[in-house]
Amino acid sequence: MILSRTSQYAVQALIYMATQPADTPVLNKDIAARLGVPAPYLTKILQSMVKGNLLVSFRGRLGGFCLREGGKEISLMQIVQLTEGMAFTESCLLGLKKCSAETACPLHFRWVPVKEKIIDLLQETTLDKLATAVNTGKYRLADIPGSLFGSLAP
Amino acid sequence: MILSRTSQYAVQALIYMATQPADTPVLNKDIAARLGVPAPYLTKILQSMVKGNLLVSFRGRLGGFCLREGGKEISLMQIVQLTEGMAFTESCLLGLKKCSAETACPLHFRWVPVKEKIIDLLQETTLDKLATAVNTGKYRLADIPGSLFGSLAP
DNA sequence: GCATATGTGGATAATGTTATCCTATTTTAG
DNA sequence: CTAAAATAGGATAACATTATCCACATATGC
Repeated sequence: MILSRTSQYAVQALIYMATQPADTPVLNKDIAARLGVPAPYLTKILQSMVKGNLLVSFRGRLGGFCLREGGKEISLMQIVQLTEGMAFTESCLLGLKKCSAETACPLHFRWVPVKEKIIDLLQETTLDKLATAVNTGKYRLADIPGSLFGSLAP
Repeated sequence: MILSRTSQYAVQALIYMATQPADTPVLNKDIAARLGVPAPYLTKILQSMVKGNLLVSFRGRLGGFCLREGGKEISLMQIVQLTEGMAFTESCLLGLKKCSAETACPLHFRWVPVKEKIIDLLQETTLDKLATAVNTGKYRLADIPGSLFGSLAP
């Protein structure tokens, strides 16, 4: 599994938020319902996104979560770094703590270029691009049918 | 984390075995010591490799584990399939159960070519190639110093 | 045969991830 | 001012992965 469940939920949630009007806060429970994700757990994840400055939150009635200013330019890498830490970009396939060009595991030089591809993907893919894709109605964010967005516009 | 700890141990162990003489069984405890891996846990992993026909085992004194006939041609993919199941090759970055060209997540068409690279790497990398690399002494299989092999030849 | 060294298999413990719950605190509507 | 609706934060539970332990079967060397 490339991304932990936590990371998957985080990415799904932020893509969903990017498909919504930017000025009105989105509710945790609405996101959870749309994605079919446990709401209390999602709460924790969104809170960590607030701490990581990817989201802003508003309490009380009419509260909720919004992408931070310019949040559509957030890359998947920024999200994953909050949920998985630095571990991701510097990880060794075999799990060695020290694995670099000098002290390399036997897979190192085969793995590095592939890892680069993954990193490139995460860095160049922004919420903006993904939200646009979702808004075409051709893609779905969750396994539940309700998460196909094309048919939800009034 | 791409591979689970179980998978990492399995791959490390089989690479180590491929660096050893093929005719004499290798001991679980020796592998564990060389790799700095918990021996009782490694036992379970090696047993699953036997069930998956990648290894053969011998009980009693002078017992141990050997690569199966022609085992040097085992690919990393074969190992990982035993430890992680089919999940690996058909996984969606966002964790959707259904994610194919027809019902795709918004990352699907960006992710597929990258996933291909990973799969290619795992399929074309054999124990043979890795053992040869390790035997040059330039690579290490574990974080402990003793796992650098170049200096161990008599 | 006996002692020793090994893998086998089942049960159990420790740890980390995922999920839930409960009590604040904040904000708005009326 | 009060009730309702939302996030915040801490404690706890459920689950999966990782790790350990023990009784057993098997093979070797003496």
